[in-house]
Amino acid sequence: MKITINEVAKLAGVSKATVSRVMNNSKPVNPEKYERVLRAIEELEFKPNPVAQGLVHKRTGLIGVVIPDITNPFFAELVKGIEEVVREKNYNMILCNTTHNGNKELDYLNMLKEKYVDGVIFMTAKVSHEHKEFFRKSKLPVTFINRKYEDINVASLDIDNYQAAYDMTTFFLKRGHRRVAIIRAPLTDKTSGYERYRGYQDAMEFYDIKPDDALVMRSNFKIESAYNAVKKFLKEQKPVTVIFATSDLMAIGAIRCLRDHNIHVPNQVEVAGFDDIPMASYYSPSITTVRQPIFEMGKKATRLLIKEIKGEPINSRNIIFPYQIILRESTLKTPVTGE
Amino acid sequence: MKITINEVAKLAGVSKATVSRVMNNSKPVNPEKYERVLRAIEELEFKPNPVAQGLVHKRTGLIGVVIPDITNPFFAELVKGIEEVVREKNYNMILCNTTHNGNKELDYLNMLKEKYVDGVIFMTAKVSHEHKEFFRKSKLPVTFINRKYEDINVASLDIDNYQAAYDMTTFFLKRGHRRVAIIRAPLTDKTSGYERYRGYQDAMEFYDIKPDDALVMRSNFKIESAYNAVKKFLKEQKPVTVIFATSDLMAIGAIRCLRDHNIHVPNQVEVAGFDDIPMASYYSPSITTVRQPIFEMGKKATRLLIKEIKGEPINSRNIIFPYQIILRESTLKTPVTGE
DNA sequence: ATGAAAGCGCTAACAG
DNA sequence: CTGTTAGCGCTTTCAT
Repeated sequence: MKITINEVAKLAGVSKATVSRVMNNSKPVNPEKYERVLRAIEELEFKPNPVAQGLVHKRTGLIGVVIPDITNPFFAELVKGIEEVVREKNYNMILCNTTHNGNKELDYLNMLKEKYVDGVIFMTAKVSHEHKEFFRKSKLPVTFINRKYEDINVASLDIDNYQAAYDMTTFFLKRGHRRVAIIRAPLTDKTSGYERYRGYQDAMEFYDIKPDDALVMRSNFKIESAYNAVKKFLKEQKPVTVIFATSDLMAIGAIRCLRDHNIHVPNQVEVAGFDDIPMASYYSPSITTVRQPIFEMGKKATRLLIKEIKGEPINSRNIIFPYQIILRESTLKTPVTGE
Repeated sequence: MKITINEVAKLAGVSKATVSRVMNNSKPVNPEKYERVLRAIEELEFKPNPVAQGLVHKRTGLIGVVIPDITNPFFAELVKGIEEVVREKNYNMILCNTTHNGNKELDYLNMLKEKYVDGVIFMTAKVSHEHKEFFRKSKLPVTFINRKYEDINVASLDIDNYQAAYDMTTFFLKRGHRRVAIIRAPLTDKTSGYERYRGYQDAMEFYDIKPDDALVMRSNFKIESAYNAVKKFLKEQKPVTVIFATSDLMAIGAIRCLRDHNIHVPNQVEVAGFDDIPMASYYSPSITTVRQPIFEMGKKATRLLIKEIKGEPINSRNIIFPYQIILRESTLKTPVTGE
């Protein structure tokens, strides 16, 4: 049978209230009894039942983490960061994998609320009306990663996706490229989809290149999907000299496809990615990309959330992290001659 | 304020015991009252507090998942499989990332027990004495993945690592290779380390190749570590014609290193991996490997564990899954001429 | 069939 | 300082 506070109280010859006081240091206790209780706890190897504590305190020590796809290295890295802080702060993480499915997200959100988790870290592509309703209604502390979310008062962290994509595109244009194609994610994804695409567009426009829908490939962050997009592109469109994939996984799909068509990267087509997942530097060729401080973002998000949970003051609710362009083998460094 | 069973009882004009009976269908209830209760529940949007239920039932609906490294695609895939079943069976998963650290594993195990999780899925490299003690003492249902564990009565699932490595090695020897190097994981890892290594050794021996420690590189599953091992190898040892990396991540590190030394894969050195993570088919060159049904193993492990938790009968506690050798670009298909 | 009451293990308010 | 008591929200005897 499980040891409870009653056994401890009996052995120490005190009331269970006193045991509780000793455990939590909540009220002063006679030093001698204090000692006795401590010894009893040790002898019985007593551990308080967190479920009972939770029932009293209305806290579970659980944090829900909702992500689209744990097999995507970007999210895995994020989760690793989250886990580190969660553990350090004596919480536990409930992992929810939504496979990019909006309904599953809502199911999970509701379930987490019913489970009385103390807070949620939420990553999604589309923030639907239902999502907003949920967050408006529920008092659950929430932190968004990879999403600005101004209309509701939740914490969020991200990088400046627009500017990063603008810079990456400019890197190519400055060196003389003109036919720069992009593989973009769905525009319903406000940041990784829409913002990055807008950055690309504006950079092109700055170089007086008229928008050309033929240069735009659509994908959904997955390798296969990017692979197929490029395959279709090569069949139907005129050649380009650059493919800017707006995630590293998509860049891998693109490079792999180009290679299968005997197109050399970077000599014939340069490719860039986005995120800087670990594989970006080990892929062959290694991939030029926009580095996000993924691990740090996971840690920071968790710290923010826990502050929120504890009702501690928060100086800044919406954090923009720095990014950095990392040049690797999938692009050249020298100017190219015009077409 | 939160709606409780009391509010429902009041609104329906019955006792809370009756409400409980309706919710759980635990005892017959007068149809008319039954209806009233149902309506009250709906109207108030009442959800029973799982913490209170847990306190009574001594169950939390939580399953602990302990893994070495979530950023390793192998484990990510496994977790994805686990998550799917966990969700389907109305449990939740607490994810514990141990970063291959034995102490962290034990900390987590103890913590999970104290948190009253209903069961644990456990993946580790070394099963230490302390681990065994823990499982012997605690009555916690546990399932091991990637580990046979005969001395204690826990469920486990794995593939035949020995035979798979034997077959992979033989694939090279049969085609005339003789200088076949291996990158192995620590031998303290009984299955992915020791067993695979033993399979390699025995295959070599079958072809009358005397054991040569110079052909053995040591690594720890990480890309970087394999990269460095190969780098050192190339500097110090005589050339080989095959490198058999006992995980895909290590194969990637190896290929990348060979490429950095201008050694062509597979023409100059053939490389094989192990696991068949998704990246194995998209890497460039794509990687010949041993496929494990990772996703299925995650699902099966979870089903097994939940049966164990519920005390349902289990026909087979130790499951061996089939593996399959997948030939890709990192190896050739034709015989090679002897050295 | 159903309400009252006890209790899961713990904490906190209340007397002393 | 400390023991007694009253819950936290739910389930489950136990009478009726």
